[in-house]
Amino acid sequence: MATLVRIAELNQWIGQAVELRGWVHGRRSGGKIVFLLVRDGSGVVQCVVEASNPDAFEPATQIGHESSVIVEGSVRADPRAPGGVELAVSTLRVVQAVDNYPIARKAHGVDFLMRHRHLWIRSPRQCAILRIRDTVIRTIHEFFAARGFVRVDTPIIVPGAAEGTTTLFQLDYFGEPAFLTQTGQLYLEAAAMALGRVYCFGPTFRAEKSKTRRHLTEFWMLEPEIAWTDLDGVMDLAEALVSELVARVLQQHRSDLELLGRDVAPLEQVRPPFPRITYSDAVELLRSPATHSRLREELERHCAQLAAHQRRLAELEARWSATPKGWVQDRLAQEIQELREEIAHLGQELETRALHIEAASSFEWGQDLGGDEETILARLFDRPVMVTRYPRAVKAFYMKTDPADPRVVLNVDVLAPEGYGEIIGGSQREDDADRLIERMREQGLDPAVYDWYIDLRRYGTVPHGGFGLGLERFLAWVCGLRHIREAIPFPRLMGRIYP
RNA sequence: UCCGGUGUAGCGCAGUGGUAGCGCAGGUGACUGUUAAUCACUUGGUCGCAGGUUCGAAUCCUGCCACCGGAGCCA
Repeated sequence: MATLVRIAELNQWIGQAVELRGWVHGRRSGGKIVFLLVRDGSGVVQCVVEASNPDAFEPATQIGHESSVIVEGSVRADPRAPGGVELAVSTLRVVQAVDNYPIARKAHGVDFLMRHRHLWIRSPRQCAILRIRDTVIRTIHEFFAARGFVRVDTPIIVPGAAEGTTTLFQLDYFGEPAFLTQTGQLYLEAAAMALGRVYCFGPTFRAEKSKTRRHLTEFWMLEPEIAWTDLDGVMDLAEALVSELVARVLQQHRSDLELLGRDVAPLEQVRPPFPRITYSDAVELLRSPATHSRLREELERHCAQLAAHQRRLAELEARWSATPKGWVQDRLAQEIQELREEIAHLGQELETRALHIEAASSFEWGQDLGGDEETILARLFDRPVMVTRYPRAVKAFYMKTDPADPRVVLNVDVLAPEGYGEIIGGSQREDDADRLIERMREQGLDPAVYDWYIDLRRYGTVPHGGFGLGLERFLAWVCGLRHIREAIPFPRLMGRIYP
């Protein structure tokens, strides 16, 4: 009786008989020999079935992708096998033979893949992302446990909004209006006054009608909240967390990152200290001639890149005409199309880039930083940049006004490099009841609704603060994903709730 | 909500007014070391839907629907 082994551990079993349970990921045949690629969730291995073993050979020539199988055989090292190890099959038991598995190892469109997300997650790339996601989540819990934080689960059904109700999903709660939470923060502040250092980590919901590569309607957010701290304390924590998460992914997922095609060089730069600038610094940067010459240099680099793309396009088109029909030519056609899109995109960007430089130079203090401004700022640094002290008017009511400059609040946004945008938003909280109420009125909110929250400032108020980290945005950055939808097993997007 | 794009076989695409095509997948056969194997043969279509223009529409026009990307908003 062979031992049941997972494929990831197969190289420890060379020369021995083992049993694998998994799914057929690919099949190639050559007359009197069949190569089955079998995956079991831990890895993929080539299983060799020879015609001299007809009981195994007959079914092996028939079964399709994703058939479930139990194989026994002996493990051997072979340089011809992908991964260097293969299984010489002695018995093959087909648990279910599959015909016409919808997802092949080839190009598919976004819509098709999203409608088959329940099957798409079996693909190597999706598995790699989900493994990294698991490591990030696990590391988050370890990070906070090691620092004496208590995990507190905040409610998902809430009576009102933290920042206005327009972007919330509404429910009928026994005849009363209720909403799906968009943040656990207010409840977390209550918990911080009980336990000192707390965090929550769960799904949050936004009904924003955003159809972009950065938005989900349901996403997971990590929110720590600390009593007896100030803005610097919040920033130190955010910096330590991001650095540790990136380091852990680099340490444990080299092969996954490689599979994803992620350039790890920018990630290796992610070590403390992160640059810390104020919003006013950021405005100066946006307006400064030095930044503009940098942006113009970048513009020239983009022009050069565009020219290079066009040369490559010509070369690909020439190769396409010279290639016989078949999947190789098909793949070329696909590359050509992607390149054309890239060229169109670059061309469009070049047109608007000059405008952006103009817009940046005329950026007025008091405006909120938009996506373009954030991208420009993030490009000026080689690691995440922390931008603090935004104008009070563009930020939430619970953020503490800076005693040194009442025009601004003690907040921080952490911008990821490489154009991935804001991954963390946090602040020191307003800890004075009267000023909090004043801020609510300023923003047209009814203090009576938040009476319990104001209580926290009436009974032993202390300086405190915290932040929120969007898990999927963080993963999109670390994994180098084009779209956030790949960072969560079953994405919820505007107009998409199946499967 | 606004702007732009796409909709042709199960999947990826070509087809700009005159007989509906290619590749992959599926099926049949050949091949004892394949790496998305290869080769031969082969099944498969209400050209998103509804109107209109025309002798004739996948192709032109109008409306609608679906999806994608971006803006606003945000993590």
